[in-house]
Amino acid sequence: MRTQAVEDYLKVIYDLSRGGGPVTTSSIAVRLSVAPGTVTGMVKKLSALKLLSHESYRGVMLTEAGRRIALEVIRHHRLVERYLFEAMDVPWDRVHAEAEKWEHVLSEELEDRMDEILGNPTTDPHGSPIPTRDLEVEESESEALASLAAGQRATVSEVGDEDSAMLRYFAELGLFPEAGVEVLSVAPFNGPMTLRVSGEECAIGRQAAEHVYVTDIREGEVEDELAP
Amino acid sequence: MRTQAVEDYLKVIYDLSRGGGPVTTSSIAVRLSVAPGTVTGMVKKLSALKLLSHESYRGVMLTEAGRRIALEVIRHHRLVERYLFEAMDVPWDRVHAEAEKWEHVLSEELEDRMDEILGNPTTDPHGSPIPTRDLEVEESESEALASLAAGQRATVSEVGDEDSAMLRYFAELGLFPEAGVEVLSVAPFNGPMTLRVSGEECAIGRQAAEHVYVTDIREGEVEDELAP
DNA sequence: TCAGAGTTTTCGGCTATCCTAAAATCACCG
DNA sequence: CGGTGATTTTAGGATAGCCGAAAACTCTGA
Repeated sequence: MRTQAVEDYLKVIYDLSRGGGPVTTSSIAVRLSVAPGTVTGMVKKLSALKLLSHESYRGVMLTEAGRRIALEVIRHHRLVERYLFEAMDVPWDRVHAEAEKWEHVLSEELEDRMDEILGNPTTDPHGSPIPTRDLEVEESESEALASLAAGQRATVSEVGDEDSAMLRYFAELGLFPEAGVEVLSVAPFNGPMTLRVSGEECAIGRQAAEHVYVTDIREGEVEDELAP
Repeated sequence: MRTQAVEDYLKVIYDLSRGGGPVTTSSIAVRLSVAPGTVTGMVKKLSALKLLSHESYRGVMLTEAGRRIALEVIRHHRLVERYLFEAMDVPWDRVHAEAEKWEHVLSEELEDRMDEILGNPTTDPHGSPIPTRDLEVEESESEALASLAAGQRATVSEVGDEDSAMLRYFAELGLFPEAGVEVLSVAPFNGPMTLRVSGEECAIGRQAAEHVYVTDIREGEVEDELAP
């Protein structure tokens, strides 16, 4: 009763519900690359297993039991990512895809072993927090980079890890966790932003900027510089 | 068309056919803990895929294509075993079970990475040879320990890794690859053998001794010692 | 308020893998 | 040669996931 499919569904539902509010079946379908009807079927099953509650035509919400399983899987995933990156030197943009497969076969014992070898890390290579053994996570108070205004500075806390091409792009720009960014300008009509990242100037589209999260936002001195 | 089940079937068929001659469906069924009829069905499928040939009521034999897949899976399995044992300190008797799950999710890229980290090992922790990247293996010229006679000495080359309780037993006796053994006596009617392993004397049943393979068999001096 | 448009569910069907039980075949022995 | 026990295959059915298309529902805008 805890197949790979079940784990995958719970994981993406957890992820999608981080935005708050119920999760639609279509959003799940998109994330899992599955037909909408398939999701309805699986949701019924998970509901029967009391892993989530489902209001027809409304959406879905994890129960505590479902949340626990989701967090277990996420812990596996992020620990494996960290392990691959740190202990095996797998490139930043590939660890996600590998971890996606490993997360389902990792025994608790080996999980502990990895945790120990890595010295109980708290984040994965993309900056996402690794749930503790007793499944506590503190979701960070981060904003999307896309939501910053010109003149603001911040620190990258996390980057979305689903798209490896995008990750390569972020790496090229120097946008990884801990990096400082300064927003130099923001074009209107959802246009590109220009940034200063570790000395270098660069431009980034709004869509990509949605997948970079920042904390520690503060006003810069750019406005003063621009004043005559 | 290359599901985990397919890989598992090919792997055990390869393993069973090492003894020479065709492989019966029932032996496959036993190894995979599956009903006999299930095996017939899968065998038909693999036969259609030209991964093996099947003569009804006679048995099954891998084709070259089937053998290649089997060897890929076995390479994965044994490399993972070595990695778990050496790089992650997983106990000897547990690596098999973990590897059994990992072998199906290991990418070629990560396989290479492990191979490199380990320095291109040639055997797994139980002494079985790891096929090379281009899938060459030299099956060793080993005999079962059970087939030795009193007075013979030999070197352990390999131990069967399926049963972890048996592996713990072997470890206790000191029977692991490279160890020297001397057969002190062999009881008749398939009775126990007494051995000297690294100085210590011990007894072992014939059934267990079937799962220990030895090479470099030579006559000892025990007979002289026994003479008046 | 009610007609699309868009979303969600239902329905029939497909594949992969497994099972049990009955039928077919084989192998051996008197 | 034929019967009997063991092995193997066939047959009918189950479950888990998936799909496409039709039906049901919701939401929004005039």
